[in-house]
Amino acid sequence: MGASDVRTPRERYRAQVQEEIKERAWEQIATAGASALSLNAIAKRMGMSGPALYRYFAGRDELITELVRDAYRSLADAFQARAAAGTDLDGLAQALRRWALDDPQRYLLVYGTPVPGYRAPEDTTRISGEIMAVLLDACTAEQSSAQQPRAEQSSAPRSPAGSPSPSPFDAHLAEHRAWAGEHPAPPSVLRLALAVWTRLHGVLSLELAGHFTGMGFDPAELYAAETRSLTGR
Amino acid sequence: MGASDVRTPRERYRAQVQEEIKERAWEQIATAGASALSLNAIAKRMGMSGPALYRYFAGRDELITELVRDAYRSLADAFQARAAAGTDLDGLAQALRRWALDDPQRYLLVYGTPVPGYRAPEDTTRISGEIMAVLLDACTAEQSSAQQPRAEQSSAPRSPAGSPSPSPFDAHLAEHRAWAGEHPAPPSVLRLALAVWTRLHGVLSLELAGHFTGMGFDPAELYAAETRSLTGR
DNA sequence: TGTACATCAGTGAACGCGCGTTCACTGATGTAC
DNA sequence: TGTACATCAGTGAACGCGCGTTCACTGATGTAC
Repeated sequence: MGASDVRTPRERYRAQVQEEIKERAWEQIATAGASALSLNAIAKRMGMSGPALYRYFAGRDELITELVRDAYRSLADAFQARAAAGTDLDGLAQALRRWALDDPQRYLLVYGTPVPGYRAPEDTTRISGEIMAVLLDACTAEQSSAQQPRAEQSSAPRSPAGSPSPSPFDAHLAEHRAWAGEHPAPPSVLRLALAVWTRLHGVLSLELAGHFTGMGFDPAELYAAETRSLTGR
Repeated sequence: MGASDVRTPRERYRAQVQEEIKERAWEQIATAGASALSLNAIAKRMGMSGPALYRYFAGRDELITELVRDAYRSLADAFQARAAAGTDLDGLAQALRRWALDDPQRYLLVYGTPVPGYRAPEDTTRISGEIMAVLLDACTAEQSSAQQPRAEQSSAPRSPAGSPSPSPFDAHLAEHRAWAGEHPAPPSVLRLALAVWTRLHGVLSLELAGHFTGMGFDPAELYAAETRSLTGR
């Protein structure tokens, strides 16, 4: 409520239609991929004529931009919600996987092969900064907890998580940490965050692209194993 | 030579044109992505009329199929060539990265977001089996060498490479190893191979998709760091 | 070596399709007096 | 409460475009006698 109470019926209707356009757009992306997104096809599915959509979006590119923005926002929200319930890396990894499987094309629109002629809007970098901040928090917590006695329980090696054994890459990151923004994480945490990102994406993207189908093993188990390689638990 | 000497001039010409069509197709994929591949556009660039291409390919789908097949074949060749010069995992990782950067769209056509309506031909599974076999060989060699004294030199932890410390995932792989074919690799090696594949792909695909641009660090350093996490060196 | 025939690469016209986008318009919904 | 006007969602026709694909045809190249 609040601001939405002030909206006139017309404004509410407008927002509603705009939302339905996006929903149909996602449906279409889910079946034919992002590059096949067509305003006319969306309009037809809504029982409207093509030009009607121009009341809501300046054109195809603006619609895609909006979808990309929403996708980023959605992931940032999911991350922040999970972080509020505890900043453990394991929980975050599970939240990511759930978010990805919940709508594979949404994940691929953000992290998959880029749409040919399309350029991401600027403010997505701000949102992806939020996502990175949550990840860095979790990595910081993970690393400090990994130095506690509990970590000695198993012979399982714990890197790049665990104790910050200095790596050659750390020196590089110490001098190229602009992407971490104001976050005070040390290089070993930055390194862990990048490993989390790339390893989980590696499993997820291959799974979503169908590269594991027919191989027999359970992708969820592989994902769990890779998560373990990061948390050392 | 050999078989090519028997070819009539017409056959040689035919093969030559067919090759040029593919080259133009790759050029087009490189600029606009695989889903924008157009027979007419290729023909125009070759100074031919559209229908002429139907003398060489039954249609758009067959052309894409051929490109996918060639891409797989090319990677398998690169892997086998590298393996012939030594089966070290590190060299294989470098070969993969070189192959990917050499033509990003070729990598993405194989391992990126799948082309919407397209289904890969059957024989690609055979070729990807060859690729996996080379990887499994390298992982086998890596793991046995990691058990040698040399591995003790540094405090760097070596998992999932290094000594086959049994993981929960190993039990799963022991029962789902059909994808490894006849290869006699133990579960710990299978696990290492999957980690190699997914970790390197994680870095490469995000790099090729441009997700590291503007972050400041050097993707090659990250790639090297992830390779180290696998070889434990 | 020369002629008759077969092969086959490539053309141009045509089909039907869907696309993004513009434009002038109708008609319903809201607002001001 | 009723009338005059402004706002704005949606339509239908139209523009130009490129796509994949088919078809009947031309003309050059190769083959058989």
